[in-house]
Amino acid sequence: MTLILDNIAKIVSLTEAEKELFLSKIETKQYKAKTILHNAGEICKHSYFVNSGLVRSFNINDNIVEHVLHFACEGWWIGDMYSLLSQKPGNLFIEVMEDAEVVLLSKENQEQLYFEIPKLERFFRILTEKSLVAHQERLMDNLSLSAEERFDKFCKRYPTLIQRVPQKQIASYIGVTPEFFSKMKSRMLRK
Amino acid sequence: MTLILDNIAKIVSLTEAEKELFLSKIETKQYKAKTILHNAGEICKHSYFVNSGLVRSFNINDNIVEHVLHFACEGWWIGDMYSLLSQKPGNLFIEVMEDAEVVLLSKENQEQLYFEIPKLERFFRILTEKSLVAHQERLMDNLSLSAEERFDKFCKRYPTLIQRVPQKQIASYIGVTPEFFSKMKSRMLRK
DNA sequence: CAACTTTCTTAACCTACATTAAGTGCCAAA
DNA sequence: TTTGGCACTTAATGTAGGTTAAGAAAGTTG
Repeated sequence: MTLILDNIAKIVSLTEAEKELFLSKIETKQYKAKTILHNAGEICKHSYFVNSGLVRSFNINDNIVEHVLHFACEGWWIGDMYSLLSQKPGNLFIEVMEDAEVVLLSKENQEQLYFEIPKLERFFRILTEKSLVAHQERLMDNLSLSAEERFDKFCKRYPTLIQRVPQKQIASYIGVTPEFFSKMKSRMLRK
Repeated sequence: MTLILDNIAKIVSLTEAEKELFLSKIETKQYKAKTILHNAGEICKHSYFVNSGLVRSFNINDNIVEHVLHFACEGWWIGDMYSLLSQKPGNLFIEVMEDAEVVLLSKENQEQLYFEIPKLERFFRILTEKSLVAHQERLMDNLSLSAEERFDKFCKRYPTLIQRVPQKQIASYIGVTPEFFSKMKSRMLRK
């Protein structure tokens, strides 16, 4: 349970009292693999922090094709930012991939915490900034790199995920079909 | 000069004293078209807010191809978030496309303001959240939509830019070559 | 205004990746 | 033990979009 406090401590330092208050606002739950934490079309009420296990967010376009936006394993946050912030129905699904322990922080509690502990507003500002930078880089990579180069980057950035995530999901994350990914992988191995 | 205060007022409300303090921390400059505000390889010192004119950020990959990350016209913020936050050399260029009046906010002043006016930390948190949501959507669009659909979305989202931005830059923004864009456009007109 | 540069277009040809389809191997439920 | 589902592979064929090259428009500068 200290994982989330450690995560915060990397960016801002809370007093014991503040830690207590923060802990009183969150909720920890266990989920089996394949549980859907949030459905497209619904309004997202929580931010999720992964204590253990593996979670992903993805959308499904008209052609019934899934596209993975994000993987989150131990120590990562995940959610449907659009829906959470706008309180409108989003188009992301959030699904547990491996049995997981997840911390839930409701939108109301999160906003209360901004008032009660301004340092947490700083924490989430910085978290969001880092996420934005990562998304900008991924966007530029999608515009300028080949599938092979995007896969290389993925391997370097998320070495632990490669063993854990089914390769069709990695294919989806980097933006190719599972068939092409398979072919590409064997082509890369041959070198 | 009230444009930037209006921009802030849409999200948080400042007292007159706070407005004064904020204004004392920024600097307004005029730039001619084609001026480079920030070079790839350098450390970014400022956030930029566009009062008038038009500014873009882009990178250049190994093959000497430009990719536009962002356009900013009146009332928009622009910068190299990666370089600004990490204080390391980035790989974005920021260039004035039409003669512009730009507000500069240095990183130091921005961070001072977070302490002096916590509401501004809230303002930038929310600004960053909105930007993140927009980037997530653009990323998913790049993964799942055709060039034609991406162009449609661009037209709906930035109707005023279409007249102002050379079409090769729009092509770059949506991720196709100028030649293909030209072909696609005439194909779309024929319908 | 001419001379130059940059943007846009057109067209022939090329390739990275998608689609469709069939087949393999694995493992979990019945 | 079978059966069915799911992840992965292979291969033939299709296509969105890239590349190259050349000329036409349009904008910029002296």
